Amino acid sequence: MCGRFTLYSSLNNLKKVFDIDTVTCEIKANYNVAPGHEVYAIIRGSILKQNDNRLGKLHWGLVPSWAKDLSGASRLINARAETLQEKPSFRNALKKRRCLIIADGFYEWKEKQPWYCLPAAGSLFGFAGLWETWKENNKSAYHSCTIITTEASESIKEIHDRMPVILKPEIIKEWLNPATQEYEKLSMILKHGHVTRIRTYQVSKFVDSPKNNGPRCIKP
DNA sequence: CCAGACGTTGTT
DNA sequence: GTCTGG
DNA sequence: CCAGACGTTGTT
DNA sequence: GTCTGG
Repeated sequence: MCGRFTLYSSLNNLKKVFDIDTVTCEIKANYNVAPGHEVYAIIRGSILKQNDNRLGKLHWGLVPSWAKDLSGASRLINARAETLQEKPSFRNALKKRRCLIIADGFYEWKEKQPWYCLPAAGSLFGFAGLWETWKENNKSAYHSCTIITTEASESIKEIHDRMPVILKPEIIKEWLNPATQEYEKLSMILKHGHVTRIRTYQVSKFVDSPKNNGPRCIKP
């Protein structure tokens, strides 16, 4: 799965790697992004009907629009690629509210020991994600997201049996395009358009507590 | 008809 | 919101 | 994902 | 043990 990750690259680096037209927030380095935290994601064609790639903040842990309150806000942090279409919490978002969640790397735990997973070829990760807006009368909207997961590739199978869907750079445009709505096409992107080569190394249990942060989290 | 659910993951 | 179960 | 909490009652 | 919070 993907229950903790990092984002510490500068905005300039993000712009070099991804196609970003508009930036709506400041980027703050985080070596221990936990559920409930704010994450940075690229969205195209939201309710604002903008036609550019917009980088903004979303809360990690998807809250469906029909949720009664925010009490379950950190529960839906992952969504299985294999069953997205059947799930009431994800189905509509798959069709209309896809996003790309930016990360430098992510953590996986094997027998209570944390490992850090990062791109084998340098650069950054773009996770396939879904987002949603939840609103209570008269209050401001709560924007949230979930990270789509798939079967682990050879590179990390020994550590864990699930991993986030890391989109190949050349397929990101199609994933973010609001016009892409056929399930067959989306399914193909998730199944065949993701990166499988990951580099891993063991890190200390410092990262275990969501209160801890800083470069020490990713120290081998 | 209304009520109630709606999600993923890991664990010995 | 939308589907399933009673 | 891991850490941390885990409760009731009456009172102005 | 199990749920909530980060």
